[in-house]
Amino acid sequence: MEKLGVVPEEEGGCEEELGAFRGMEPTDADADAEAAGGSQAGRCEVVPTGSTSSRVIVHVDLDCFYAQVEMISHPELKGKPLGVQQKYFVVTCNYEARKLGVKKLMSVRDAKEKCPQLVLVNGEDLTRYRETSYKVTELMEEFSPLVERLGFDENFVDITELIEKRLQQLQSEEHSSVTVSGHVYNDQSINLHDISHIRLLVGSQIAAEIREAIYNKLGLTGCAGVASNKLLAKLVSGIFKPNQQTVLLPESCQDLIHSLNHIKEIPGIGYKTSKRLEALGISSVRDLQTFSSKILEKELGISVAQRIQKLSFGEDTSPVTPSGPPQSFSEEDSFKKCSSEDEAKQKIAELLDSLFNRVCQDGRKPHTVRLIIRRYSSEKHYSRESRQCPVPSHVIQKLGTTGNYDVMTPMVDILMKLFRNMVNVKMPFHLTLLSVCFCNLKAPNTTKKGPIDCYLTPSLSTTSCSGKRSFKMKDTRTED
DNA sequence: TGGGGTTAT
DNA sequence: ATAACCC
Repeated sequence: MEKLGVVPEEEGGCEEELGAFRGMEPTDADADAEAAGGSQAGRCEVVPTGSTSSRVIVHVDLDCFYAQVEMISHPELKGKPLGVQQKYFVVTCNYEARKLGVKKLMSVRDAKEKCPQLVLVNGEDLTRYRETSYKVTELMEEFSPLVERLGFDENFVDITELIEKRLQQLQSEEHSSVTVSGHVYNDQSINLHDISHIRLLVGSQIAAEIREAIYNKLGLTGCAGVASNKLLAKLVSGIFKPNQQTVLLPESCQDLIHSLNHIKEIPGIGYKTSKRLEALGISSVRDLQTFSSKILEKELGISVAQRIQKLSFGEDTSPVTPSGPPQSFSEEDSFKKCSSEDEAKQKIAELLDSLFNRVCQDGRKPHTVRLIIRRYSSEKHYSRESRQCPVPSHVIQKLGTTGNYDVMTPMVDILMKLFRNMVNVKMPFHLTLLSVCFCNLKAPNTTKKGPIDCYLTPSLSTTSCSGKRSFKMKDTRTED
């Protein structure tokens, strides 16, 4: 039945369908499914591919990523305790430093106190981290196009189809010779007669191949977790920590989720939600599992309530959504104090300059620009304000064609208007952060005009900027 | 806490 | 435009 791709009504075959249409090649299973259900009678739906509703997901988490990138750039630092500094904080550090008591996001003061020999490098410019990060994602995309980024150092990949292909090459007697790569969570014993175990073991081998490729081609080490959904893959990847991998077999799922000491450790339950849950007397995973669904829905809204309660059981039907090229580019700078318009203008110009270079290399054109500020406030945790507006079309067209010089002034002017819209410059102010974001990115030269368009735009594209443009451009025109 | 990102409302 | 989430 699984091979036929017939989905019973009970479990969500829905997002399997999404995954199937997300651009995979047809397989033999598709042909079988069509043959079996082609005339589509009855209440069963025929799914084109990925027929079993059980997926295999790998989560890859690079070890102290920024520190690794720095050690590759500066090999003389290898073996020394190394921290990466942004402003007054050590945002990450290598394992040498961790052994000596340095923790992530520790203040430089505390870190130096704990570990006077600590070497610090400045990591405020993310360029090399970002570039390396995308190389990792692109490498993983060679295994399957279904790769989703999470920050700069984590990726999910759905390898369900790859596993099906490999299993089809094996005779069923050969299943008993499949072995695991890396650790098995809980040291659970493997049942070679259980097809779900076999699939996860093949998944562990693919995870090892992915980690090997990342190491051989980029020199980076990391952890991997293999499981039946993103939540579990992510949780299990952290079990054995530097440079190791772990597979979760279904029988140990509840052990894994109950190994968490607090609901805040469930990815998807953040600071705010955990505080609200705590106010309801919910602090452990089991508290959340057994709490009244109705009350939870009334408290948090049906969407959040249902999602996080499923998470508490280790259930996560969210698909691995291919990230593709970024949706936005931003640059920010934080500081103790900015209290004059000229000071702000200067900082905004610096942020813009970096952004122009990035946007230019990408090749797409931002149609929206946003200015974000953070005001000084003694206690009032986190609050940013923003204003956005369209990028004028004459600026869009100049972007990436020459140096940034003639786009700089008009963009600074626009951003200063946004600035004055948020900040009353006739009154004293105190800002601690400025950020500029380009978003609403579109493929270039897609206006809604017809063939006449090329006469209207003197597209003198003697680009001084050679980006890679490896993503696919939108095929035809879109509205503005 | 830094310098980024995403999606939902 | 903001709020929540992720790293």
